[in-house]
Amino acid sequence: MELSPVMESFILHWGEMGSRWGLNRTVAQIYALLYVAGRPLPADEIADTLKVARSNVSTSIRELQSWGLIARTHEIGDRRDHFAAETDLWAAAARVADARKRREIDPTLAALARCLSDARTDDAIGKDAVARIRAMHDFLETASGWYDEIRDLPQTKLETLMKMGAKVARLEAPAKKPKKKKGKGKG
Amino acid sequence: MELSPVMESFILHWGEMGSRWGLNRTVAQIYALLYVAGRPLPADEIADTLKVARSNVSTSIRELQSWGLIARTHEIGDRRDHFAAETDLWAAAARVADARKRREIDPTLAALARCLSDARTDDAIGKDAVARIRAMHDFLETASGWYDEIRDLPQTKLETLMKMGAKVARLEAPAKKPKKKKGKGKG
DNA sequence: ATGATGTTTCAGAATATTCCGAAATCAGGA
DNA sequence: TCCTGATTTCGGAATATTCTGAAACATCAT
Repeated sequence: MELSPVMESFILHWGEMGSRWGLNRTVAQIYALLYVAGRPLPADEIADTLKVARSNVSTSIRELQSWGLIARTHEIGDRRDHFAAETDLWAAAARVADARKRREIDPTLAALARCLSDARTDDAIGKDAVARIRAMHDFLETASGWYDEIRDLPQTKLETLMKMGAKVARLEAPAKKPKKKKGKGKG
Repeated sequence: MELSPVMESFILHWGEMGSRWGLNRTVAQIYALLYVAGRPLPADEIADTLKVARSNVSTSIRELQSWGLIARTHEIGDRRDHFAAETDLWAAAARVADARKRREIDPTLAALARCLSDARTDDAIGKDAVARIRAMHDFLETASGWYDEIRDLPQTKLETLMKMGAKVARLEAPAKKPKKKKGKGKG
C-alpha cells in the first residue's frame, strides 16, 4: 500500500507511542497502518508497506489479536487472510484497558492477597507494614471494581457521567480557584 | 534495613509490575521498599537492602521524584538525604496519571494535530483517512478533557461519582442482560 | 583551604527485547 | 497422495535498556 507523507508520519508516531503502552513498535505501527488504511490488508502487504519481515508481521498480528484490536477477514477469490483494525476507538480503548487489567492488575491483586495471607506467619514483619500492604490491596481492588462498573458504558453514557464528574467536583469547591499552580514544581 | 520474607516478596512483585507501567525494575522496587518501610530511608540503606549499586539508587530516586512519588526529608544529626514514599495511594496514582498524560498523551495529541494540519497539503491522502486521524485526535482530546475534570477529585468524591456511574449504567439497561456481546464489532 | 562525607555523572558491561530469515507447518486443490 | 502457496515457529543477530563502578562533584565542619 502506498503511504502518503501524513500517513507515514501518523504511523511512525504511533509506533513511538505504542511502545510506551506496552505494545512494541511494530505492533503499534501495524495497528496504525490498518487504522488509516480503512480497509483490510493481507499480511504480506503490511510487511511490504512497513518494511518489516513477514514473520514479524505474523507475530505482531497474533499479539494484536490477543489485544482484540484487529479482526481477521477474508475476500472472495483470495486465500490470504486480511486484517482490519477496530476503528471504534472507544471499543479499542476498552479492549486495551481490559487486557491490561487482566494481565497486570489482576495478578498484582492476587500477589498482594498472597502477601497478606503469608504475613500471618511472618513474624519479622511489623503490623503497620502489613497494614500498608493491605491498603495497597484495597486500593487496587476498589479501582478494579470501579473499572468493572464503567467498562461497559457506551460513549454517550460516559459523557453523561463525566458531566456529573464536573458537577461533583464543584460540590464543595464553590469558590472557583482557577488552577493557580503557583507551585515551584520541584525546585 | 532488614526485609522480612513478605516484605521481600512484596518488593519483588512490585518490581515486576512497575516495569509494565513504564517504571523500571529498580525504580519500582525502591518505591515499594519505601512504601513498606513506612519511614524515610537514606540512599545507601536503600542500595544496601535491595543489593543494587549506589549510583543506580541515585538515578532511580531522581526518576521517582520526577514522578512525584517520593519526597526528600532530613533527620537531625544526619547529613544524608532521606526519602519517603507517598503513602496516599490516591495521590500516588494521580501523580503517575498526571505524568503519563503529560509525557505521552499531550505529545501524541500535538503530533496528531500536526498530522491534520499537514494533511491539507498532502494530496496523496484520502478524505476518509484524514477523517479517521481526526477521529483519533478528537478521541484523545475528549478523554484528556475528562481526565482534567476528575483529576483533582478526592477519594470521597470519586466514590460518589463511581456510585453514580453504576446508576448511569443501569439507566437504559433495566433488564440486566448478562453481557451478550452480540455485536460483530465491525463485521 | 582541607578533609570527610554524601551525591551525581558517565562509559561501558550485563541483560532484555525486538527483529530477521530459514525452515517447518498447515490448508486446499488436483 | 502430492503440490502449491500461505502462515508460523524459532535460533540467533541487531538493537535498546538497565546497571555497575569509578571518577567527578558538592557541601559542610574545622
